[in-house]
Amino acid sequence: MLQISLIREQKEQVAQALKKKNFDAAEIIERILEVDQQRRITQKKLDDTLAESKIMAREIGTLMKSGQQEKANKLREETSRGKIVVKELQDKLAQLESEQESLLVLLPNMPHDTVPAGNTPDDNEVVTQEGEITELHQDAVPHWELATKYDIIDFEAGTKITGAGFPVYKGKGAKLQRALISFFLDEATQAGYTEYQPPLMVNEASAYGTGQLPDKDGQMYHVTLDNLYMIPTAEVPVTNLFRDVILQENQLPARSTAYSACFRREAGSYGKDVRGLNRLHQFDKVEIVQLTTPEASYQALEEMREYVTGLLRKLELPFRILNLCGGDISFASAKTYDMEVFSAAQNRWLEVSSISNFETFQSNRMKLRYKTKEGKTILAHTLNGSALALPRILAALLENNQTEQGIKIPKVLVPYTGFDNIS
RNA sequence: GGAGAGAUGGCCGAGUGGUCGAAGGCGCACGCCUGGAAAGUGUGUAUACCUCACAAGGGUAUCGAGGGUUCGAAUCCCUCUCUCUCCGCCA
Repeated sequence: MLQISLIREQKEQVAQALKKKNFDAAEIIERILEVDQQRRITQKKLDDTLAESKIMAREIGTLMKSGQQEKANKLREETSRGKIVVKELQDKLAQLESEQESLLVLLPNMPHDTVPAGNTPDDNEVVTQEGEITELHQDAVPHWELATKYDIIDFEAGTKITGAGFPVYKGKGAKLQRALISFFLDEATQAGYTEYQPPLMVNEASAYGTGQLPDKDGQMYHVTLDNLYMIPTAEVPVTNLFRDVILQENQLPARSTAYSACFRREAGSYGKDVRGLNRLHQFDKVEIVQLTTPEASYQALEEMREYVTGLLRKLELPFRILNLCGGDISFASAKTYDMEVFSAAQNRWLEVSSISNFETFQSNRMKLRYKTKEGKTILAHTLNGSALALPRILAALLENNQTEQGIKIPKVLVPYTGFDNIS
């Protein structure tokens, strides 16, 4: 959610910036400013009225004590009339506040200057590409066939016990999953991230805090009986740890990491996009989150990108990094890098991480602030990224590393798996 | 799930209708004291919104949340949430 002060002071710049996201904000901004104006007038009126009746109430108290019953009663009548006005103003104020808020949440975050213009994924800027595009032997097959061949993932069993998009990992497949999780968490911890193990369900306030609600509630699994939401990413519980928190500047940057299962309903996809591990309703992911100052946040974004780059190198996967264009960047993000690995048998790039700087877009809604050295309380910047999402990493590992003798496990993982080959 | 107790500022803790944003203590910050430190001592120490120059100053709200009674509520009433204790159930 953008700050109202920003819209008040720089409405032209805001509208201009949002154009990059193909968002025509002019009308909404005008409405927001109108409501804001009304809100402030009403607030002032209410405050003045309350101040008045407060003074009178005190007077009544004094009069009663000194036994001037009649005078007190007279004043009392007067204040009772004021109460109706107060009630009206309070209702009006509440209504204006909620109206302002509901308009404010319609505006997406402003993209950073370095976000390329463009509307479609084709306009994303390829920042770097690294690693050899794997040449596969003739009988190479996509990962879903390898999964069956080596009996390491059972898609059908998952369908039987739950439904499509809930695979069952088995034997070395299961072990490899566990190895990846441990590897990612160890790396993150070494890089200074504090490990958390968060709840997999969150309440409404948390889902709202990171922006899944109100717009995207259809994308989450909702346990209606208890009104809890299955998390679509660990970002939700981890970032919400800091909801309504005021940190000290010396606690920044705060780096957090968490492994979690992630749950996504993701209705409306089909074909090659959802084949095998490409898109699932439940998957595993290690997430990294940073909270930092406005001055440091873009440096933090680069640092996180470097960090994830390091992981992909260690896993010996060919990858590329995209600087997402204005049209492809998410609603809440000011700048996003997507990390994609090349999955050789499918001959396509798979997104395995998305690293974003949200600036104050999340923290404003969450009231996540810090106290500067000068003693001023201001909103922190929040960033997060996957490090990494497992299924597509697994898909690429299986496909790229397949040989006639079996699937080769990257060296860094061997200490975790206890085997260097799946055959 | 049943019974009971409770929720006050960063923490502890007073406050049961009147000037209480809230005593006192601890913690923290700054100053004095000191050769330096401890002790001592002084001052300060919430958040949001409005006014305003995002200053100073001022106003309003906030004592778990929401509603109500009252001229006036941290204090009374109702609803909800959460915490603790005991019992039950249980990995």
